[in-house]
Amino acid sequence: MQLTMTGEYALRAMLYICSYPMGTFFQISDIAIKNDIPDNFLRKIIPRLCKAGILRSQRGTSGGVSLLKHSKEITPLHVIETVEGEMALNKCLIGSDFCSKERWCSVHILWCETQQKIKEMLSGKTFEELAKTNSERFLHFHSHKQNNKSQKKSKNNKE
Amino acid sequence: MQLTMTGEYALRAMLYICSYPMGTFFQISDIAIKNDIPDNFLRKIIPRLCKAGILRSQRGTSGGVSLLKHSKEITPLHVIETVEGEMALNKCLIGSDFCSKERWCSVHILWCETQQKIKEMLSGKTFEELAKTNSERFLHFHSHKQNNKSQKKSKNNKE
DNA sequence: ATTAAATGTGACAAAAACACTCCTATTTGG
DNA sequence: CCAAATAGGAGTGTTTTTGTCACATTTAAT
Repeated sequence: MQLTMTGEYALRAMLYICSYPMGTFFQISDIAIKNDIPDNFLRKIIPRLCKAGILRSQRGTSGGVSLLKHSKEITPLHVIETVEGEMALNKCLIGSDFCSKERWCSVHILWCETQQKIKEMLSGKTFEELAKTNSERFLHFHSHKQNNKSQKKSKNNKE
Repeated sequence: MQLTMTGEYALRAMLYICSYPMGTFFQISDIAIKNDIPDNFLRKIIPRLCKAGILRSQRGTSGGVSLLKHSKEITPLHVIETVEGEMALNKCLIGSDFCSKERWCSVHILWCETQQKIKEMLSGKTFEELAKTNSERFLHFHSHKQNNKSQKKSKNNKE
């Protein structure tokens, strides 16, 4: 009944990325270090976010990743389901043959309603809002890294 | 992000038990067969419900289990947390050192709110209601077994 | 062209969780 | 004492999780 580390890391990475201006490029190893994520593991997660159109990646020297979709259009649910697959509270909600028709029951209905509510809540805030709230509270926290980043931004911000 | 089979089986068993009058005794093997639960597995789950005061068990010949708490006082959340431990959507909600204070973040708050909502929903209906709804829809389903049960009930209903 | 620096990806592996099974108590009515 | 029921610890095979590693690919700069 828990998010896996894959989802957790994806959320951390997205919150980090979204706390900088759109267009800023990041190296995966930088994201990993700043957010306590195993570098090699993050390298398996980021490409999924790229394929989903959330991030864009650039290979080669001075490459990296940056936001493709605007943070106001990205929600936690979106990120979680991108990296972990569709969320399902109970196996019988996946649509398999786990639940026989005979056992379609009142508890099943409760699961459906609960799951629906969760999805609403996890898609009720955008990363723009989340990142804003976060940086308002901790604007001192990454402040010294902003300089590095703006320098890098000017180098890579070519489109 | 899913209920385990332990929780699923516990819910099935409770829904089954609560669809009969309070005081009715059931053998574990009977519950297992009627609800597609591996017998040996259910034997590891039932004792937890007994220790939590939800069920009562009777050893020895013509023993079994029956409701101890009234079904109107039992909720799905109660059953799930009894057999699976406290529900936590994210490791950082367990209270461990998973989440550093520095990373207390806006996503964390969203987790808290979502988890709270889930708990509200899963404790918003009692098994009395759930069993009633269920039997109204499928009162034909276990009807032929009611006879067996009432026979057994008269034998064991000694308190 | 070469090279260095970045991401992409498939294979592999250790560890943990899950979903049981098995065996041996222990209790209880007859 | 025996048969029938639950109690519970130990063990086991499978799957999932959480990575690691090696190698391939792409790209900018020299």
